Amino acid sequence: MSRKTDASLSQGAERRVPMRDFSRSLPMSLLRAREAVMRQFRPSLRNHGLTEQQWRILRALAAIEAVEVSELARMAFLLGPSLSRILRDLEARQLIERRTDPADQRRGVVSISAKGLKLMAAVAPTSEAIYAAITKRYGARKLAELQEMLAALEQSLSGMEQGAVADEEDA
Amino acid sequence: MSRKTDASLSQGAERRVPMRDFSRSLPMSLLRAREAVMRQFRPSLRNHGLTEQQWRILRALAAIEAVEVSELARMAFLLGPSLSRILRDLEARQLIERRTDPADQRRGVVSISAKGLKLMAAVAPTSEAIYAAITKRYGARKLAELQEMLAALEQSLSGMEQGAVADEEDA
DNA sequence: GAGAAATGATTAACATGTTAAATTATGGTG
DNA sequence: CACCATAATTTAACATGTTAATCATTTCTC
Repeated sequence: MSRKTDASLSQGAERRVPMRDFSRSLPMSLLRAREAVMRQFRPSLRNHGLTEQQWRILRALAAIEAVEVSELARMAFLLGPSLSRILRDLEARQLIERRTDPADQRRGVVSISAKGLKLMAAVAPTSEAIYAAITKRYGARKLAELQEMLAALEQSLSGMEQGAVADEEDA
Repeated sequence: MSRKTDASLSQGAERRVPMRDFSRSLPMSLLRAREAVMRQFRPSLRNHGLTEQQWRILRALAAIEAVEVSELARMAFLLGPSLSRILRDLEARQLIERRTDPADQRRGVVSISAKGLKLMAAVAPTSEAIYAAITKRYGARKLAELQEMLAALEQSLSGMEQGAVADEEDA
């Protein structure tokens, strides 16, 4: 690699670009909080051979008989391409089942399998226990309040069309 | 693909696994809120050829003369492997400069280049304007309160050792 | 001071995020 | 009915997330 061992960096360059304190930006706060939460769940999911996203899909499917792929994407908050790949994998592992809507052959319809339900039943207790521990630590009321504020944030931004602020391209 | 066209799914399987309403889980709330926020910034960053993570690194670097790679990872909240790849790319684009700490040849030291500062100066105004718009929409006070609650959540979870809840492996 | 243990960084391997393009199936229109 | 626009899904291509393994250097220890 091109790594100089001397100290010839651009020392003289004026270094200040006026911006908010980086570590306190909203995206960073949200990212750190989410990571702190997920760190609690990942080990258990991993023990059962599941990723966070795969688990989201199983949970979404457990609540219903069957759903179209697009609707599942919306429920699990995954983009189409990610979902496509994950469904391929989950189907190969026989955790879900898939058919085609006879009325519209473009649509795929997905449901959880008996094996998938069995896996869920194995994971759910630990997962619920972790969630309960988090709730206890943070406070149930405070947690509910946080969720409301997050939902409100989503709402606030839902109508913010992009491009409201001008911006040139780079070419 | 193995997609049955008939309707022979596992209809009889008992479908209920007792769990909280999925869409209201804390990780999902945090994910959605963060995505709603990032959706505002991504187009502008993209116009300048930057990803969210690359922008985080430049912002972290703009505040200081130079930092070690590990410290930069902590500041930008990136894992080592991600940071390694991104630094390789940013260095190739001459947006950053890199040397090796003479006192400890294991440590890499990174700083932003003049070109990197120039790019930041081009992106910052739009970025700040978007942030201001978000703040106005959601409310400055409410935003500050949200950040406090997120920080508190991090704090609450910081001492939660994993494995506090038993969990068997799958083999 | 030679060799083991530890540390900083990178690489490897696989899963997902993100945007664009391609595929296949519907539906409308002349 | 041929044609074209649209829609649902997948594939492609590249960037990052995540864990494990590797590599180089340093530090500890005898």
